[in-house]
Amino acid sequence: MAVTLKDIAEYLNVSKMTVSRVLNNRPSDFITEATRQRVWEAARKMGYVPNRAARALVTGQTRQIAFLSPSMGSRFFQEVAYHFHQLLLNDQYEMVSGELEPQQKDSKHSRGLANLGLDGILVYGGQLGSFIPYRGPIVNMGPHCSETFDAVNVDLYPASRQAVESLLDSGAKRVAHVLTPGTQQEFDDRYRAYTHVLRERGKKEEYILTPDWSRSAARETIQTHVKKHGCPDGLFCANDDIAIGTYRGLRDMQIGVPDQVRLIGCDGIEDTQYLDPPMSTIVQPIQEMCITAWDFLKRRLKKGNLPRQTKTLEARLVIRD
Amino acid sequence: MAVTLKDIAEYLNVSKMTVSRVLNNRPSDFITEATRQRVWEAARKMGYVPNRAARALVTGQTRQIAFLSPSMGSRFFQEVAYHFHQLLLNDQYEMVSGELEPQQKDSKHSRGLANLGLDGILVYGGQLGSFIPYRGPIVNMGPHCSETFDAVNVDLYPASRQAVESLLDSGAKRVAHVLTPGTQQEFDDRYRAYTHVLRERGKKEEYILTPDWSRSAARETIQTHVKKHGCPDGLFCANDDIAIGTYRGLRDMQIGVPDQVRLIGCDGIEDTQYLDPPMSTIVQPIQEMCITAWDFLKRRLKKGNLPRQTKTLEARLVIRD
DNA sequence: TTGTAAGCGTTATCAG
DNA sequence: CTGATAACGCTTACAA
Repeated sequence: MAVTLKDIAEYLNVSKMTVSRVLNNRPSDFITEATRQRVWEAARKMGYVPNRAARALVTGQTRQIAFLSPSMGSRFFQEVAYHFHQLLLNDQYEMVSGELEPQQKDSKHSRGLANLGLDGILVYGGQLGSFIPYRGPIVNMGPHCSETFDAVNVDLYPASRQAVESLLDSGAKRVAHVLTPGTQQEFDDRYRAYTHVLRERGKKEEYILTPDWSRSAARETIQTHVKKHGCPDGLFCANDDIAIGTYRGLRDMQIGVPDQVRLIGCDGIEDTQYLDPPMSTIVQPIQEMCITAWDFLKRRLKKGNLPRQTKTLEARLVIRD
Repeated sequence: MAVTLKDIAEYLNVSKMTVSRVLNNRPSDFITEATRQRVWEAARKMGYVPNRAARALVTGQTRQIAFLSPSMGSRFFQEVAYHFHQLLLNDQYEMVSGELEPQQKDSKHSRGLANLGLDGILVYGGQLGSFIPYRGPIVNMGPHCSETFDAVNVDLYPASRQAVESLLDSGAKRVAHVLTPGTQQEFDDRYRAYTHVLRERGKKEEYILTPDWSRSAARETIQTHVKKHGCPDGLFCANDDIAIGTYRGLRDMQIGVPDQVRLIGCDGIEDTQYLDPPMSTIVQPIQEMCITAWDFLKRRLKKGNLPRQTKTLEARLVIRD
């Protein structure tokens, strides 16, 4: 069916190797200009496309990198994925996307990974790396990264403290934390910062739990909560999707944001800038994180026995209202 | 380095084939329960992972599907990608994402495609299929699909007409169309509908052109336009990202939406529901489109010489303010 | 029920 | 500068 090196070779009465050499165009291979021309011409005319599987089999490289995150439905991870996509394409790599939750060790999603022919993995989500059945290079990103892999940490603690303090300082009497309960709550920078600040100031903690990370869930949850317990005047949300859902839920009830309730999100997704008024949030250095992570991975791809590479980036609070 | 079938075979004193048979677990292969156990056990213990390249080389299948769109930075395409991602994973396929613009025939992005070892391609963007240097099955989606490939068309014309008519009917005297100029403007349902309705009603057309599809560009463009030419009281935007950027630009100038300017977008991305007030838009049947497209592709994967499959879906106007 | 042999399309290696 | 040959790890087809 498809045209192979052999086809071209036979057509031109040369060996497969000659064709391979011309097409791969390496500086170390010397070919007569005449045959070079003939081969290129024939390849073009016959519509030759290299077979990646065959190449991968012999070289051991696929030029594919996976980007894994807890959920590709989250706007934040989509933005991260987009940045990686650009970076990878620039270096002639392809991106394969996947989801991976700690609970789903044996789910379809992570099971697929075992089969993956990948040159490396970029994974967002602290400690998530440990669940990947993969022996190649892995770079972990996010808060509280794995301690075995290369890692680009993002420290959300200082900005989270500032966020909560800012709510209190601007006069809020009742500041709640809206979050989706997870397994590693006690390690979560945002959760810890919220708890610490409230205790330090002798305030009562108030947690509003959404069933999942979706906007719609947050929208419903806040309304139920307000009906039952009245409305806090400051809300620190665990991420921007939750913040946006909460915002909408409050507006559904004719509650003014930010005049009656001040709201702060986390992650810094583009959407926060386009709300009216723009939403305050903790902006993660997405671009820097992606560039660094890809850099780490590329280095390790070149030289496997490098010492562990790590870097910690700071997120910053951006107040917009 | 990695464990192969041969390693397991030698360890157990059986042939590679026996191991392969056990691991592939096909109903047509009969294996003694004893050896089956031994093989599974050894494979698990030795950490066997099948080499996809080798398998792909012999079977001719990679179990990878590409999703291509004009821009992975657009929220709409990210939503489409997300839906496909779920569908593909469910069927044990992986998704590779790529961008493809008609102008960039020879860019890095599309060049990469020529090398792709893919079982099939899902591509959003009318006529975009024609630019893909790929011989395998392709399903095209969106308005004005290719006429050679399987296609899931989305008809935006009726809803676009309704949108423009709704703006005029609600009293707008000056309705403009905000868009990014492209090559196929005259085939664009939204553009055509806008033009037709305005001419029919004897109104003057007004086009506001953004330099690209980003929100930030729309935000700046609308402000410049309003300063120069005053403000229309109705805006039909070519997509939701542009609508959202425009919304923000108007709010920057203290212009009320929807009281001073009514705004209608297109695509139906999630964000439109979370603005205040929620934004009117033309909702595309994303999920149905994805399911249908993947269905078409799966069918063709099974049987290559099927007659051309097509379906046309309707978008619907959703007025929210 | 299990084994043997061949080959998928490339690239690496060494010889000419 | 070019060619022959042997892998790479797996599956298909056929034999035992």
